[in-house]
Amino acid sequence: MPAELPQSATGMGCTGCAARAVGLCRAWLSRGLEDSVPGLPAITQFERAVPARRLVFRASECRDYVPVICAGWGAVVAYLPSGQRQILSFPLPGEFVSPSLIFADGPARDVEAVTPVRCRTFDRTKVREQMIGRPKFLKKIFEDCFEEKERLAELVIDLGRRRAEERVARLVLHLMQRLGKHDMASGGTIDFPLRQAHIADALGLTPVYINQILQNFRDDGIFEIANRKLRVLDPVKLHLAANK
Amino acid sequence: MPAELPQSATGMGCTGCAARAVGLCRAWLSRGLEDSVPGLPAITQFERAVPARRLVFRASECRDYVPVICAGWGAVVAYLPSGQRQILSFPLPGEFVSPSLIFADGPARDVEAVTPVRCRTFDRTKVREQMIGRPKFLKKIFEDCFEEKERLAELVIDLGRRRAEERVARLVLHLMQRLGKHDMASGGTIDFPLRQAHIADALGLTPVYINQILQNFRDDGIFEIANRKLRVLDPVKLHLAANK
DNA sequence: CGGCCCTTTGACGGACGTCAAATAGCGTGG
DNA sequence: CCACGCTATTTGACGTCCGTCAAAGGGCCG
Repeated sequence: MPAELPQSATGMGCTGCAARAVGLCRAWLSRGLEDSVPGLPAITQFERAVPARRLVFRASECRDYVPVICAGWGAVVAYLPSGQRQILSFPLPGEFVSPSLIFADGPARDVEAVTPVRCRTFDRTKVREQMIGRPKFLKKIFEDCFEEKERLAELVIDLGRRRAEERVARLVLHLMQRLGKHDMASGGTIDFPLRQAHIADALGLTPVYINQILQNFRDDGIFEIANRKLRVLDPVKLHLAANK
Repeated sequence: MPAELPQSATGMGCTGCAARAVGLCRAWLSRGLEDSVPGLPAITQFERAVPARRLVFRASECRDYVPVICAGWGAVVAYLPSGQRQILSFPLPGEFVSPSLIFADGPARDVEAVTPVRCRTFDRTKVREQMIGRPKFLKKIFEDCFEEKERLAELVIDLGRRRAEERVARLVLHLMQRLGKHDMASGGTIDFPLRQAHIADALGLTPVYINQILQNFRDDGIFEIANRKLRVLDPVKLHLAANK
């Protein structure tokens, strides 16, 4: 059977969606916002299901809509004419693919499915309207935009000035931290659906070299990846390897 | 004599500042905004002059203030424990160092002076207040925030997936385009105060290698740098080298 | 004239890429 | 249930882009 998708919403609303418990959807719908409305935000499309390795959103589609990942992992990608791929970020369940798209009219980017993905698009104008009366949600959005930019800056520093092993260690820590925020990390083990090629394309390296690095990390008792799970064996050593 | 600073404002206001003609300051003060106010925005500090190679803003200083470059070139930098430097962007005259700092309470970054720099800080709260009644200026700010993020994304792609020569060519084109917007590019020649070490640290390379690349470009009749000026010899070849 | 950056040059080294082929998983179909 | 195809992982030999090290000029300013 194909890799399972988390329980899908049955209607066209978000009722029953697992992503309500995490990320921005949680902030939107419930998290301690005395100014939150009980109803659902304006939804413009049915939820879509996309199998792994396929395109979730096309850059040109996002002119008037704000894309959201409801379940599964995505990858924001850029392709060069040569066919090379650079991954810019991994949107996780409950997250806007790119929070700045709420404000921007600029060009967006393609998004691919790492795992099977359920996704939605919201009407940008309506999202903006909904923000107006809800300062705390607006603040959360701003924070997320800033975080998106900061993550890119960190990635620039990684690609510009850090060795391959350090980059890998930092990516792992970054993902664990984000999954932790989303209540998706338990103990030292996380779901880790990324292929070695994803890691390579996110870090400006090649799959072959990533493979060697992952083996080094396993041999050194730092972490290991098996069966789409990542298990941290020695958190201290991992932080050391990441210079963090 | 030291490299000259453009005409400085004499009082504590922006009256007479050359940067009024360019960039965000222009948008703020005059550019076709029927909702612009004739007065000056709220200024919290006298203009400061900083000699080349010194720190213009410290990351920790920017908690409540929004830094602006009035004259000269800056460099937003990050240092690793090893002492390695990565340059994230080059703020130009009339630009906010980082437009997103208007909204963000997050951590900022150090800014160094590439040339001698005149700079100012604005009170963040007052800048926000001023935006409220001026939708066009607000829109411009959002656009700049988006552009800031997009430039970082482009840099990630450069550092991750492009060869050194391509990176250099793209940096040159990027700077020419931005200087053009600011009316600071005339013909195929621009002021180019960057040292080879700046280019290296912006592109994740080393000064020695940058030196070799610049010579290749000169020998190939693409562009040349001399006396802090960059002269494009063959725009077509330059675009070709940049894959743009 | 002296000091400080910056640029330039050359020899050498290493991190990471490329190529190729074997192996392992995993889902599909007979 | 095995066969098949596809994709992902693994391994080894080899190559190259770019870094490191070191030293010798330049330009600018005091």
